[in-house]
Amino acid sequence: MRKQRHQTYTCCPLEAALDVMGSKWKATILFRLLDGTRRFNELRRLMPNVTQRMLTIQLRELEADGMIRRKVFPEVPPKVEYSLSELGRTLEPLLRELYQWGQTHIQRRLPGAATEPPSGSNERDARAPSN
Amino acid sequence: MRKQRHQTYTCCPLEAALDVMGSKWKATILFRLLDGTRRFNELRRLMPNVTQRMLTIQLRELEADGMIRRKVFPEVPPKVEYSLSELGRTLEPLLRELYQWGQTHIQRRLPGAATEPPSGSNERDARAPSN
DNA sequence: TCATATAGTATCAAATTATATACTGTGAGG
DNA sequence: CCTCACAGTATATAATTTGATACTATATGA
Repeated sequence: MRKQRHQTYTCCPLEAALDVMGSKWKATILFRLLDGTRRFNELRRLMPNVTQRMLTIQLRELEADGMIRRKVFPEVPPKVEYSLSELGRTLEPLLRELYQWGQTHIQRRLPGAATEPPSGSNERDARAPSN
Repeated sequence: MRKQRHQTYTCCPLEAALDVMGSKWKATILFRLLDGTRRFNELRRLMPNVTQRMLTIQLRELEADGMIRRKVFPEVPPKVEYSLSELGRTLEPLLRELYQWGQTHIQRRLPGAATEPPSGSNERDARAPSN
């Protein structure tokens, strides 16, 4: 089942990291799980743009990589809870910084997205931190 | 030419960030440029696994996103220098943390992998590569 | 009986990303 | 003349990722 995602990053840990959370939905999933345990359809409702199939796949990969835990309750109707693993937790600061960077530096609010610019609404050269 | 990469991340800045540096080669390119200006073929030699075409494409996208600067010298043979832009610079801490995270948490050193571990190389147990 | 909710699979199609290979034009070196 | 290096293009193909749609089983509720 596993594609050989983990073959490519012979060169650098950077890719190892991105390999684990850099795909289209994984970062978002992990981000959502920062808030706590979620059931499958809860996640689905939180991320309306991801298809069921994609969500399943991404969750399985995250699980296989030890980033999240999947707990199945032998009930009917089925109940499955997803939560961050210890390892997944270690990504928290990184995820938040990534989020922050996106907010600070790529302030392009699309029609529906209402994220008010912090202060000096200068789209391009918002160089606040660490420079 | 531009695909609509920037359409998807209506939902969150996280994806905006990853959109700009989360692809297979971009992070590595940016990482390489942290050291300073590089010429095209220099980058190519630094990243033997990326094809010329891919390198070109990724560099152009990074340029279009304002992450790097491309300086063409009207000489022959041609000379083109790539360097981080101001915006690209702002990713530096993030890139280093990402790198660090990969090192700390995904310590699977494959046979050929030698990317000068900076200093405190944390010799944890590497989970056996299960592929 | 029928629909609903759960957490998925199964298929197929489309889009995206990556690779291989050959080619460009110029100047230098042999 | 032939070849190399430079910084790419062009073309075709392969691999991977994503999406759309339909389907599964079971309990509950109307």
